[in-house]
Amino acid sequence: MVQNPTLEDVARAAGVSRATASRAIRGAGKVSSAAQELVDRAVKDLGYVPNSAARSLVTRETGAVALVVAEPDERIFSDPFFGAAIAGVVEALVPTDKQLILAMRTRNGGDERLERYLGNQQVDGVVVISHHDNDQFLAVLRERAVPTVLVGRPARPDAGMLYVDLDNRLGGKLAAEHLIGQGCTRLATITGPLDMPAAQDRLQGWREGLEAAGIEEVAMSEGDFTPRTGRLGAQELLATGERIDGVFAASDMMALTALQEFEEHGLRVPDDIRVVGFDDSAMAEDSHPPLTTITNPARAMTGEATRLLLALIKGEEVEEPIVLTPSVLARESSGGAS
Amino acid sequence: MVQNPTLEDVARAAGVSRATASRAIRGAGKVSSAAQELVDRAVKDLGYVPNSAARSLVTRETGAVALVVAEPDERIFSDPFFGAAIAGVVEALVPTDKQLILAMRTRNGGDERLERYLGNQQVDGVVVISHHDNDQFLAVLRERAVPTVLVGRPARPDAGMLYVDLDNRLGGKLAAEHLIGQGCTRLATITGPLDMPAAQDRLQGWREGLEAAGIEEVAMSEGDFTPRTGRLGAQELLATGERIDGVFAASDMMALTALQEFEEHGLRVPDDIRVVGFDDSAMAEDSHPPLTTITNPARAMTGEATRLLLALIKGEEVEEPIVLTPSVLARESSGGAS
DNA sequence: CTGAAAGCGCTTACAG
DNA sequence: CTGAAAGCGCTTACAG
Repeated sequence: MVQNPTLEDVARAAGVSRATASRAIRGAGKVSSAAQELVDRAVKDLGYVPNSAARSLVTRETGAVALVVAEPDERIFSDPFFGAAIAGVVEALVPTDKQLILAMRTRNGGDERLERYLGNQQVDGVVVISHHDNDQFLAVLRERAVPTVLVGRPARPDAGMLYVDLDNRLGGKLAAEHLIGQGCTRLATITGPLDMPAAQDRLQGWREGLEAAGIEEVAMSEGDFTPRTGRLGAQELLATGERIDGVFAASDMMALTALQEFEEHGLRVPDDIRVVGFDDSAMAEDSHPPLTTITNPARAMTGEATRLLLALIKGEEVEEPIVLTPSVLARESSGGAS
Repeated sequence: MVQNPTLEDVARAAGVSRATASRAIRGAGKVSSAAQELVDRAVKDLGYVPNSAARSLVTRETGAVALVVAEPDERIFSDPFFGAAIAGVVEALVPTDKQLILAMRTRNGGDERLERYLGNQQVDGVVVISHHDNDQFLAVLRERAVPTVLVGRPARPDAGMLYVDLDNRLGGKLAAEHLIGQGCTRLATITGPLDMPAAQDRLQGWREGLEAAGIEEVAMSEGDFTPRTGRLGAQELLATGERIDGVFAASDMMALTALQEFEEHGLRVPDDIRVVGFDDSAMAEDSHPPLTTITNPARAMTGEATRLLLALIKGEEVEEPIVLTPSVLARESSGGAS
């Protein structure tokens, strides 16, 4: 095995032409079962694997799909949401024979290189985890007609791109309704970064929920989904001096540190103050008290996005965005568990 | 821009041959500055990007490096260590023009496909995050002479592969020494999964630390690095009925839930029981009380591993494994902070 | 169902 | 320093 065997070798070993060998290998029909068998055996004997560069050169397909993390900050990698997102893509790609290329935006305007790369048929399609406003970036993909699916709605709807999203607005609303249902009347929230659609939508839904119940928001603090801003947010809420008996934090990471901060200040959760998070993360389940949270199926979303992309690549017409529905996981932190 | 421009187009626009255009584009010297300028302008005007499949076909280089997560369980994606690991690879690849291919082992014996893929020059090299015993897998890479660097020492040393690791044994020892230095004498540990070298090494170092101080281990519980087993481990330790005044958990995720469990049982941290984690995760810093932890520079490690791999690919001889040194980050959970 | 032949877009000796 | 030419390993009309 000094040299990797080529199609030529397989054809010779099987006693057929390269064309027939190629057809047999690709399962492209029109091959007698005798020839098929011969080729199969030769492939096996030789341990043949097609050279994907050569194939790619003629088919114009790369056999690769990119997951673009449209976020220059590498801290995103410590976000459990992100890990689940990757898992979803990986999983959806398993039956496909396509490889996953992970690309990130870089801080120093290195976007050009990424744009060139993606725009130049180096991948068959791309899934973008779109966190912020980055229309220039998406514009390139659209202009070059690169099959693209977004996870999370784009910041500007006119982008006209296919996306998969969670109904974050409903999620926020559910959080409000749940807390109100638990008897809370003095409500506050710690939001995500408000330049992100997901954070905006959760806040909007939350406020709609309050409004529907005729309740006024006592206070709000803007965070960035990280543990640190959960703690800071809690401090900010406490510093208002207002009485607060229910808090919705737009991520579990924030909810968890906020919860600790409240307890540190002598408030009992859920007796004095009820807390609801967002994401259904592993930490939420194992915290003390266990954290009530809104489901955010990152994995299912990116899985769906990837399947959509695959359909797009095949040329199937898919027009409708997919919007998944969140639900409340009631646990002790909101007094919601049995 | 109906069609992507080819080298042919560039050559024609610049009024030179394809060979010269190719040399100019690759910066392969031996090009007059006049020709260079002409080609540069043509490339720019046409928005030319080389077709990597064509290039790859002749150079035998793919321009891609694979990060293999040798772990069939997708829960690994929720481990912050893993996110940092990805960030390290991404970062090291930025100046390289190489793409990152993320590959995972799958549960249902799909390893063959991955092995075939990696063994067949579809990537220039691979970084393996090696968590468990999986020698068959590594064997294929070695047999096929695929440039490979492991993150974490291999389970069997005879694998003879290059690796980057943390001195986990020292890490465990530091944890022991730190707790003993804080006056603890009744010590217990919650370990990682003991089929993993990292967990084995931490435990070994921990016990060496105890031994050196003439202290006997009061109890031990085997976990798997996840929050759930931290809580369970704490319960197990408490259930022994032994008095315990210091606990080393081999991951922050476990330490954090263990800490909560202790407090839930009326023990004050650090007054009654001191806790040390491992990983230097974001949650550790923001927990209450802040968690003392052992540094585990996942990002630096995978960055180093990637740079090693790059050198290997270039044919530079690199023989020595790299072993990074951990340190103690003393915080309040062990009474170690000011 | 099968094979001979062209061609995908590049790089690289080889002459000059 | 430059160009003509061969060739990387495949797929795909086109005939038969």
